[in-house]
Amino acid sequence: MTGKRSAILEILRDGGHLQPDEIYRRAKLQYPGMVLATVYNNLHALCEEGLIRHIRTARGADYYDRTPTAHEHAICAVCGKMMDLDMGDFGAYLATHTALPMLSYDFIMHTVCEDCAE
Amino acid sequence: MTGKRSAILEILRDGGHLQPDEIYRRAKLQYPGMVLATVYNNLHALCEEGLIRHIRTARGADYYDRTPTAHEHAICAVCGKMMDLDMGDFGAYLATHTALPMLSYDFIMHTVCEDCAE
DNA sequence: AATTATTTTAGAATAATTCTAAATATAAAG
DNA sequence: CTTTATATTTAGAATTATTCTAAAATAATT
Repeated sequence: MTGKRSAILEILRDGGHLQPDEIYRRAKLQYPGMVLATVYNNLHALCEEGLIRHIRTARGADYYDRTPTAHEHAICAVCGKMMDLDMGDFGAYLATHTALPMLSYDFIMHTVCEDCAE
Repeated sequence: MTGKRSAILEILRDGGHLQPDEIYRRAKLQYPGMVLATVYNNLHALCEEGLIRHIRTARGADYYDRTPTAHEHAICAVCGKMMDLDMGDFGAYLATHTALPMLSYDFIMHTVCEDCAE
């Protein structure tokens, strides 16, 4: 865990759900020599260590999530902000409704966030 | 609805869940002059008309789905094949577990398909 | 301190998709 | 039918997001 890697992890823990370019922008404030490839390298490494999670959505760049355990997401169709959802015991519901083995799942609800709802 | 557009629609109806390059490959058998941009143009047009649906997954190129109405998907982590899932009254479950307005949702379960399970 | 392994950098490369402008085809109006 | 307007198709360049490569820098180990 190098200084840059933990800085990237901290940025994500602070931001919740961020895209690589935003993480890069923030990381450069601390490390002006930071490069986008380093952000990607470390996001990959952190995913492999199970500390963060990688999410692809219906549009634009990927998101990274500070919370690696299974949960659901909502994304604002207006501003692109991603939020966590708590959908109860979703895993249990799923288990009773599928026959195929479930390795993992991605659930993303498209919504309009409170800020954009005005 | 031009000849090329309906050919692309037919290819997708035949294939179920296909990626643009595979649609392109099949379309060229009928229309040797077919070009990838035309495939994309028509997939976009067909989406706007509500005849098909666009799905992005955790890896690789996008999929297009012959069925535009809300339903769930499974994708094989080995071969990439996409399948429809019937998860019961999923919409009703969702409605009781979220507060934010639901415009639409994407549910993709990662699995190993029967062919790859051996 | 020397060796080994890992990380970082710069920049090129890749993959998927979109854009642009000209050419073509289709549909609508006279 | 012919002209005019509209939409589609093409070829290729451009864009976006991401990954790869090889060298340089940094960190860890002996």
